[in-house]
Amino acid sequence: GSVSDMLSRPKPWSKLTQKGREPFIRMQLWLNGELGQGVLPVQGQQQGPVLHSVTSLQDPLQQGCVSSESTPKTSASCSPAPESPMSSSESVKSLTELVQQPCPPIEASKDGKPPEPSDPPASDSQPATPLPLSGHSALSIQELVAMSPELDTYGITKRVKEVLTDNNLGQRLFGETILGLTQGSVSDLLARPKPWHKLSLKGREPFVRMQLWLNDPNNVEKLMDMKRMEKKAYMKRRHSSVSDSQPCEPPSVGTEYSQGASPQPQHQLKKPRVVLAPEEKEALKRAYQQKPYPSPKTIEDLATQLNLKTSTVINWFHNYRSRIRRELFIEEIQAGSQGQAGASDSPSARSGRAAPSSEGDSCDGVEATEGPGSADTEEPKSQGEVEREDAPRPDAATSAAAAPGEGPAARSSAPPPSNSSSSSSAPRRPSSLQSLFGLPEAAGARDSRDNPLRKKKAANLNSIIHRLEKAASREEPIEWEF
DNA sequence: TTGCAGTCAATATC
DNA sequence: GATATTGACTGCAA
Repeated sequence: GSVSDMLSRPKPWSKLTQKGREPFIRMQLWLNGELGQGVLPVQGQQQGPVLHSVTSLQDPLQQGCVSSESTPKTSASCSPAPESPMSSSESVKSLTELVQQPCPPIEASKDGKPPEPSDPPASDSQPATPLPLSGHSALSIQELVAMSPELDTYGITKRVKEVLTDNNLGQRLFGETILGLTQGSVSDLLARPKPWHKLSLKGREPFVRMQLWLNDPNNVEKLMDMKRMEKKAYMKRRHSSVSDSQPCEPPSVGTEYSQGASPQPQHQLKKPRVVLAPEEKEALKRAYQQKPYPSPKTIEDLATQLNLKTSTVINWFHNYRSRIRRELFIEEIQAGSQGQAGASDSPSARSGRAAPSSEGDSCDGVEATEGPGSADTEEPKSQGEVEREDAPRPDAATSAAAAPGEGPAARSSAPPPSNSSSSSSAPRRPSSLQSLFGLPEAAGARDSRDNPLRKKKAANLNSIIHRLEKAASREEPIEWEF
């Protein structure tokens, strides 16, 4: 009965408890041929039976931490063939613990650390030692991710940042060697981690890697080594290029990949990066506040008015929505960590896609009432932009109810944007910009009024109600999970 | 088709 | 030089 139920109505991963996930992990392992059959397909190597495949996954982690784990592990791996549910689950469990615990490592390992992306990060001279691919390939990390328990992404990034800064290690190096990501991505990730339950499998990967790295007793040394080697390689190259009288040779720091080929011809192919002018951004923001999900027509209009490509406008809206959403996440986390727990799973966020429903009403209402002066209006402004636009936000819950809807939305096609209004608001731009991307200042302002969590919850409720109403009016049967 | 997640990589800022 | 920002792109899902 349970099986039938599970097969016909599987819950999304994010809704499952640890225990609830276990059957799916089993299924996945089974699908991979790792359960029930003897041999692990990908990892190949020695390890025969399934159980071993699972336990072998632990190795990279294990080395980083836990001595106590060694017992279960060995015991598990001792029982060769029997891939009884018992043992299998046991290993899954211990794996889980391993990823979870930032335990103080015991002994250095040689290989299995930071599972390395398959690309050769550092330059030519790969150190014979550190990071790279332990025997565990990408699949392994994916399995790890799949089996990983909920990780505290915020905490992880916090610790990573600490370690990096304490040891004067750069994001670029860390990203390229440990995460397989570029500097920009790392920066973004560290500054705005999403809560675990919001992440896709792929999105969780860097966090698992970070956790593994944190667990690695030699993490810092290894990175330092890398740094040294990079420097060496760089110096070497520089010298040789100088003596070669090759004037150009860009100082492509250690990482050879940075400029794969000829820099010259590429220049021509590259299309210049679009940089939106402040007024344009301002106009787009205004448009967004009126309609977070503009119709193609609106987009067209906007593009024409601003003299931008429609694709640029589309991209801008996508990026803006998604970035605002992320701001929201951290706020939730921060609010949650300040006191209440469980905030991270708020429905608003949970409902995923920044509910189109939240659009018009929430932000517009506020924007509409926004007046330049009074303390009342001023505050909602800076905060409002951040919080409200995307998902129904706290204040929106109150103000939006009254003002929302038609007003602004109706006017959407004629975004006050372009010139007139944008210029008038120009002086205020800095603050709104800052608040938009969650700069501390904005947070401060918010704090003064505080109880964000409460507000958010109110907003969530408001959003749910609103969406229900919408759904009702549409007569579309919609399933809601609260 | 549309929206989103995740990323890259150019550019801005510190 | 390191880090932050942000426009664009890819791949996936509904």
